[in-house]
Amino acid sequence: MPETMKRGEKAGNSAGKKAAPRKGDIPPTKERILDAAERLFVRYGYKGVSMRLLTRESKVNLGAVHYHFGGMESVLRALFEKHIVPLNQERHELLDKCLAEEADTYTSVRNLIEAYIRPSLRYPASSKPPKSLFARLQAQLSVDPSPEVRRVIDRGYDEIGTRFARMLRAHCPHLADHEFFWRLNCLYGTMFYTQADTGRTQKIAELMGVEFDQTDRADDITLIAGFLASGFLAPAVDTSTSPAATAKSQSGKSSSGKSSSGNAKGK
Amino acid sequence: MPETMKRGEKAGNSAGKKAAPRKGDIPPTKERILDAAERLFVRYGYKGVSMRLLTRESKVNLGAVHYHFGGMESVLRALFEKHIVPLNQERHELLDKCLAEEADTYTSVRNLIEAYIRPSLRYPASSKPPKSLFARLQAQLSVDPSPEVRRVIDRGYDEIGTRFARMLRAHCPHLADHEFFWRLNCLYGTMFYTQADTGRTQKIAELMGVEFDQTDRADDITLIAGFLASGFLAPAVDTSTSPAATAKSQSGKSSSGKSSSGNAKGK
DNA sequence: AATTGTTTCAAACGTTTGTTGTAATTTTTG
DNA sequence: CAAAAATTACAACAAACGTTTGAAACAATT
Repeated sequence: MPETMKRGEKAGNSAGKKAAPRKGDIPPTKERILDAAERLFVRYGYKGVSMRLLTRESKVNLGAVHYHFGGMESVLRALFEKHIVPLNQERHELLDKCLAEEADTYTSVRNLIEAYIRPSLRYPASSKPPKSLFARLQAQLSVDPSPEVRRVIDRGYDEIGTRFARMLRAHCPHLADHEFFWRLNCLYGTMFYTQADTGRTQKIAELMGVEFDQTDRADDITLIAGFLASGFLAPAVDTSTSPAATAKSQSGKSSSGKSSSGNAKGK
Repeated sequence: MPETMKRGEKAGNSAGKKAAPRKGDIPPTKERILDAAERLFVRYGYKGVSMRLLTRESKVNLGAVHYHFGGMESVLRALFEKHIVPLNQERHELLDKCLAEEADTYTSVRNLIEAYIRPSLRYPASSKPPKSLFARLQAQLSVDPSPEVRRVIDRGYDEIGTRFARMLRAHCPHLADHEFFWRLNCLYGTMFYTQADTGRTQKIAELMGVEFDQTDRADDITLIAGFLASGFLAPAVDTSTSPAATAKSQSGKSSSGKSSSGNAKGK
């Protein structure tokens, strides 16, 4: 099933002459769809939103979605890229800053992690006027198994994710590859789950009779980054591989460490 | 709006005389539905599975689902509880063991965390014969926003989650409530994301030219638990609240300087 | 003013969905 | 073995679904 673009192609702003202006200056139609999609995706899940519900909520005609996009999947992709591009740009800038300044190892790692997770975590979805519903949507998509969603995720995160991982790897020479990537996996989970903002932790806190306010993230991101930094800098648990070795824990061919370099080598 | 049980009620095995035996000894019908549901939910997501797809896959009649359950939501609930009950029982037993044995703080915390996360993480969904598809399903549900799913999650995790949080809290007197629960939130994220088994981390490793095998979890759980334990035992980042205080960090003044801690310094 | 290209609208198409009623079948009970 | 209960099979329904079409409404250019 190769993706058919059908007539959505012509709205793909490929070589369009000029953008579509509106009569008044109040409602641009195409973005009305994306705004409604963002709200509905977060509320009902990507698969839980039908085109009819979407057009009803965004107050556009049923055919408009097919005209401007071409299908539900394209709506998702457009919405995702609309947010992920500036988000990743901010990540890059923050990572650049980390390259500039010098500090002790812990602070460096913490700042590095903070640079990566802050853009997505800055505005919690549970705030009173939900500032970034997209963060929650992203968290849902991050565990979605369907290939179309995975492709969207991959395309949005491969580049920035690799750069971040490389920079972080340089600060973790005490870890074998296997353990480093497991810890990186933990970092991803922490970030996405925090974005998801499910309220589970808050529920647990309530059951324990403790008040726990998650709505103000400004300083809390530092706490999370600190937690993760301590985890990364902790001594290796895995003792079956020498710290400098690149092989995984399973016994095997790697009789001698092939590279003692602290950071990951390119292919 | 109120959940209607309709005729599914009579199959609710409330005070059933005896289970329904089958002619031969090969296929029990009711479980065939649950088995297929498990496979399909994981593959297409909960919302992505229609009754007709479910009945087609499980090779039962279309009406059978309504007869034995009463709707899709009840299928999900039945499937969830079928797995979560023995899983949580194992968690309880492992936590009991932690109460018995004595060790240094780090080892205690790591064992505690390991006891909580191991049951769900033991069998990765990406193994060759997928041992526990349920783990992946659980991860998807953990970020699902719909109220019906949240109710299922809450009911399955409130009790064990509270017990675990209490036990872990006792080992973290150096943390204020606010910071403790943030770190607990990180733990949840790590657990669920690892369960989700999205392959993202593996993808990043590939892009960096490193082989990363996630399929053998037997020892790797200890690595994850070690990571998390180090995070929990790390000194508090938030210095605006005294370690023993229960107030959250909201108080405005930072006059005393949040940089007092030796390793944690603000930007 | 006429023309052109883009956007919006209303209506309809054919499918698929969840659900239900009823008959056929099997299993258990008396 | 017959009656009763439980389960399965089949057909049908209204509602909702994605998609398509053609005409009307619009902005800008000629």
